Amino acid sequence: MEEGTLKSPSHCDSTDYGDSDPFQWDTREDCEVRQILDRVADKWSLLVIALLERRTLRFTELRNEIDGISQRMLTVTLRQLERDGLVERTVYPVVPPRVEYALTDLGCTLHETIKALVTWTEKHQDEIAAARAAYDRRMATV
Amino acid sequence: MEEGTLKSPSHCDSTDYGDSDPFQWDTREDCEVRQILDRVADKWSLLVIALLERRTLRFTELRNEIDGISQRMLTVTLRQLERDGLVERTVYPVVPPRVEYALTDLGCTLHETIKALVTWTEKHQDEIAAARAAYDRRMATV
DNA sequence: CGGCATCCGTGCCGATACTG
DNA sequence: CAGTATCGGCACGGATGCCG
Repeated sequence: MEEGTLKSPSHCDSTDYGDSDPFQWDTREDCEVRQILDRVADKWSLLVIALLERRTLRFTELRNEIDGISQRMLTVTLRQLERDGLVERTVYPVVPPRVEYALTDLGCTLHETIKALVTWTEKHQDEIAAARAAYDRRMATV
Repeated sequence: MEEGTLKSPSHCDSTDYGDSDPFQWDTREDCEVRQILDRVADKWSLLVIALLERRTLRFTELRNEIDGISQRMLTVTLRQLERDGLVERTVYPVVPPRVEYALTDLGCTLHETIKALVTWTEKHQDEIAAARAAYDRRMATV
């Protein structure tokens, strides 16, 4: 799953990056990458994509799975993801209505990346908790 | 406060998510992973971490690099990242003041993941743009 | 230069009611 | 069941002013 990610051997403090820097990117607000990142990095989007990877889900199933999301936000999030071509919406013309959501192929590729993010979070949550505790202690002693 | 967060009785704290279900995680709001994800997925945090990977930067350098960020939000973002142990803040007692920000080791590991996210976005931005155009066209015809 | 405090507008988001 | 429509609170974030 983890495609041999480009390791950072020592370039954390390296200042010698050329124009070929794989991470030299446009930071302007109107940059399309930033627009998409804002969408992708959305908290609800992350959760929806994560859940849909496991299997196709109906609207209420998603709402029940995601604690704290309102019907409105789930609808909005799903519409955005559908518009971006990450999620496919299928309506079955039955009574009562049945609507299923599934990841598209594009959504599946994104899920690989998101999974890495979640995995990182799970792996390092203890370090972050410790860092927060240490920080709060430092601030308190002042 | 800093006491170990209430662990979920079920599967949340299980680090063995790799085999049977690679993406079965706790979606409850009080789940620590979700809290951290919200922070990590923040749009400004992403940009700051991305820029700091290249080299250490001063406050104003960051502000100039990140188009559209206000001084307030840069300060808030940097404080959060510092508190989470992802960014290190160094103050040089000179006049005028000089403050430098750098990624910690933990921050470097996160950057690997973020880079994957940005790379994905760059790689698929055309597909997303096409999907959006198609979606908008469908909606317009109705 | 690199903050922090304060004020205040905007828009996000939840709650509610209604439809097919 | 799966939405849309509408309203309103409040938190997020911008602008400004002051300080070490």
